[in-house]
Amino acid sequence: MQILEQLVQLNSPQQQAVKSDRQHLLVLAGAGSGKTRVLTHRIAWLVETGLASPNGILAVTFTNKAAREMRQRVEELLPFNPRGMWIGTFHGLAHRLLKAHWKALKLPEGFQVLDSDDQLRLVKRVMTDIGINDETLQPKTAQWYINEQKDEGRRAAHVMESSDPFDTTLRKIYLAYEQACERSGVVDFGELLLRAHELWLNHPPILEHYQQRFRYVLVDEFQDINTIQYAWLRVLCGQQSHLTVVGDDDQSIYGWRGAKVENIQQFSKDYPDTEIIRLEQNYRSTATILKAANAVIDNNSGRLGKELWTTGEEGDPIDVYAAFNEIDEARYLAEQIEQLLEQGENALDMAILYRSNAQSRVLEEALIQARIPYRIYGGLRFYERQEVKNVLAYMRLIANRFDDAAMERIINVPTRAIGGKTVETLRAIAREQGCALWQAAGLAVHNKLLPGRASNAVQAFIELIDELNQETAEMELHELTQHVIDASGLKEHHQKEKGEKARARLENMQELVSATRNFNTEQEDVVSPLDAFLAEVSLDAGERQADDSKDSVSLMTLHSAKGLEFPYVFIAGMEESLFPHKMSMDEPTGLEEERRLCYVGITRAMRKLTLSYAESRRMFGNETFNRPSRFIREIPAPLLKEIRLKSTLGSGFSSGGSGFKEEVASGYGIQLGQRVMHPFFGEGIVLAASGNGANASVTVEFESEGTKELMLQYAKLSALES
DNA sequence: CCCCCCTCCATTTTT
DNA sequence: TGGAGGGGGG
Repeated sequence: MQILEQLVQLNSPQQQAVKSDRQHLLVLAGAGSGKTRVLTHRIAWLVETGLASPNGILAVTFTNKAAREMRQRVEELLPFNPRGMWIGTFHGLAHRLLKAHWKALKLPEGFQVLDSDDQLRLVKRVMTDIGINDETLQPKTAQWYINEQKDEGRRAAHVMESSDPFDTTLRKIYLAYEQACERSGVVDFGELLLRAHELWLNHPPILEHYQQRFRYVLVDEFQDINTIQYAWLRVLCGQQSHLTVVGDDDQSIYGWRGAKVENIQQFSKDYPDTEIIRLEQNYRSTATILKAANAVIDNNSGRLGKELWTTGEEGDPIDVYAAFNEIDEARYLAEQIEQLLEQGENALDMAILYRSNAQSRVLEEALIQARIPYRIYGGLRFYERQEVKNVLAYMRLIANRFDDAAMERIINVPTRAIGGKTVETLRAIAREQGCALWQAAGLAVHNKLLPGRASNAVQAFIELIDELNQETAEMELHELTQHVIDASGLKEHHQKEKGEKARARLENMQELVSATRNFNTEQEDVVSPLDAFLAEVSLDAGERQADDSKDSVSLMTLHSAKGLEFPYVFIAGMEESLFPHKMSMDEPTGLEEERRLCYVGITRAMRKLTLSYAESRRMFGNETFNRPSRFIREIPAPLLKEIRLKSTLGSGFSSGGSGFKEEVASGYGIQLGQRVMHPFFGEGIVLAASGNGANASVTVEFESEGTKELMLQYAKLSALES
């Protein structure tokens, strides 16, 4: 068997995991320990030994990219092309289920998926509809709340009544939003999961069918799974199925968006027969880098426990550069990269990682100046671009006339004299009648509820969409797309604009046509290619990276670096308040997640890791002085090599504190970095200053009270000897 | 209806 | 500091 030859290349715990016949298997896979390898080999093993038919396998991942990779690698391992395996994301699989069982779920057959941008628009609209225009409650907050509830498996009706007026309002919005989605026949991301779960709970025969079918269920990145996803898995697997989960509690960095690391611990409680296998041998990094990673993560509590090791070499020490400010930091990194390039290294092997996107600007400037090609991960994705979304909105409206989000988006794009006033009238009608905007528009025209000009414009819009629908009925998907672009006026609209941006917009619309041309409509269970394409687009917004194909250095946040590896990794901005970020460092759970993020960052490096921090950094226009990140201090000193320019003042991270000697505001006797005493808050250290004269204020980090901003004029601060 | 100016705000991101 | 969104003016 082909798979047996492959298995020889795996180490012993990896083989054990691949071949385990225990019903419940938990693989704790450290960074770079061959996690995906184990998962794909296990699937191939199950299929080739006949333990499972491809039909009986369901594998779940978190991202589309991971799903594609998994499928491809499994196919490469097998001597034949397996058919019938379900490999996909939670949302993708849920969508597939809803498509198959729309009737049982009382969904319209051609229901559409709402992405977060559309969702926010709908939330905004719902809020105006039910008359909530409280400035203290932003639509974003309401959207966050709705998603949080759905992630926890709660519908509006299930949310507990609360005496808190804020909660009551949010609940009201959630309820109205649910109704709006229902009217429009749209489903958001959380709804996909919620409905898929309800499908199991409310339709035992359907559940039984899938339970019979999927005897082997495998889950990747288990530490990122949220409540509803775990619940869905548990019901599906019931008493009979084999469930393999692979994850790393130390790499859980998405707690803030609902992921529950606790599920890893919960798993072996829920299934007491669970076999736990640890993958600790690392094939990626030098021993030095692994020691640093182990030392940092060791500061977290409640870990399941793992220690990475390697048979490889010690490698270079970790460089720590103490920059004077963020510009100096960027300059140094560019210089180091330049040197590596001169030594013949490839730019593709290098990455600069940072905590927040705002840091990228200074880095970019330095790279441009040094003429180093780079690419930034994290911009807009293809299907998120305005011009592309506009075309898609026309297509969505053709597919489903009740899609309010789509209609709102394009009713006046390009401008056709349907202004805010008119749209508001249509909304009011829709609200009164409890119908979709489309029907409201029809009513308004028919019953002459609008002023003449507006009425004509609305009627023209209705006719436009109906015409587009008729004209494209027999067309191939890509012809339809092209026709929509030409006939909707979008093409003309963007042609009239001038500048580089407008040209890019036109190109992107053409790119969309190419995408539809290449779209595979030959898949199983495709009823309408248009519906299928729209669903695919909502569920996978495309690559995040810039299209530049030259060899270039990668710039990205630590979060986006998860799952990647580079021989040379630079982590910039290793400062308290930035990393760990000040928004997360007060709570132990927040701080521990930051630490895991640091662990993720360190373990991206294969050959050489460089950390840098700036003693002074301009943030939001203010000069701030942060101490070097505690994470640097958590790395054993012998692993580090401190680099510091002769001209730089200060005593370095090892002894804490730096030599700031700038008078903040004359007359107060307060300097940056100075220890001060406050009558209520006690002792603290001055971190930043802003304003002058009567407006002068300082940011002080107190030992017990955290960080506070104080007006010098009022705060009774006294300077202490340091 | 569009454009400009002012104000406000400021992790991390997938589906 | 800079980007986004809202409001007001042309």
